[in-house]
Amino acid sequence: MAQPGGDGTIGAAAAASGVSAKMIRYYESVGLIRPAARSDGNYRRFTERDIHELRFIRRARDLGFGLAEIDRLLSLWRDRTRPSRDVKAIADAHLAALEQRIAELQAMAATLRTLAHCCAGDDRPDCPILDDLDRGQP
Amino acid sequence: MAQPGGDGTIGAAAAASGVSAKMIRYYESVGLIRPAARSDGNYRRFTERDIHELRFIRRARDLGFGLAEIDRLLSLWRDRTRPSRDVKAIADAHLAALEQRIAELQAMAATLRTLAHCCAGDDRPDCPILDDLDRGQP
DNA sequence: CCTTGACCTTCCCATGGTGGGAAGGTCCAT
DNA sequence: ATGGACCTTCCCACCATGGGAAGGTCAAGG
Repeated sequence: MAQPGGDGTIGAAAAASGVSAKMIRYYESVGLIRPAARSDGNYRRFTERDIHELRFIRRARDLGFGLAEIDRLLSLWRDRTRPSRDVKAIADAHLAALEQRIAELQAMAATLRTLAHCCAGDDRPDCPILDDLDRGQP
Repeated sequence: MAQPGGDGTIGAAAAASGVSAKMIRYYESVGLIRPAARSDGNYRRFTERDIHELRFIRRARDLGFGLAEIDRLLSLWRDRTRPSRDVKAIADAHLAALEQRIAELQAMAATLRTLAHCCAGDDRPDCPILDDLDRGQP
């Protein structure tokens, strides 16, 4: 079978790129990707190039980039005269955001771990978790 | 001033609890809190008890609990015959979710760190970050 | 007493990505 | 020609939050 790209339908592009058909249409609707070509029956037709781009988007999503960031990354990707500085700036900013989010979640987890550790978890009602939520950490 | 609770309006409750007026109305609309009493002029009136509950919610949100979880925590909080086991189960499940999310974000951050580290970040177009998104990690 | 301004009310809209599903059209194999 | 797998568009929902419009209430000060 013509593996890569399949028959060029959205379903084949979805399978080949790892981006759901639903999301491909959404990306098109918000202008992240160019409107796909259409067949006689008004079906979207995806080329290898399109699928390559979708894979790019998929990987960027997997790294946690938002669609706005991906839009800029795609522009830079297509621009052979880009300064890598610009790419790095986007990556660094995203990395900083990730690290901040991680720190926040870790703070929550640490608190929760402490409280849960002190909770007997038995039939009795006394519970440091509820106590903390009730009174704030005293 | 009558510090705690202020004049009982939603603004005072918001200031006293750290939950925005907007969110208080929202919590009421989705049934997380009981509909507040109303004054002659149809203003919501918040008691100390209400504000206490809002603070509980605020702290639970700060620990990353979702509204559905908070709903269950509130029920347990109000139930003096609760088994602390039930509270702990909710906390443990949430902790596991937090830890999983942290691991995911850390994986993203690690990949991104490696790529960004290898990127010159200068005028030249060559960029391992785009290369990775283009080809997958080769 | 009446104005002013701060606050309240409800209602709608947007965010960000994702999925679900309905109603209808296309395409291919039997 | 029929059935089923796929496509199309369109609307709805999620979760928690904020913005803002249009209109009502209340208290202080002139």
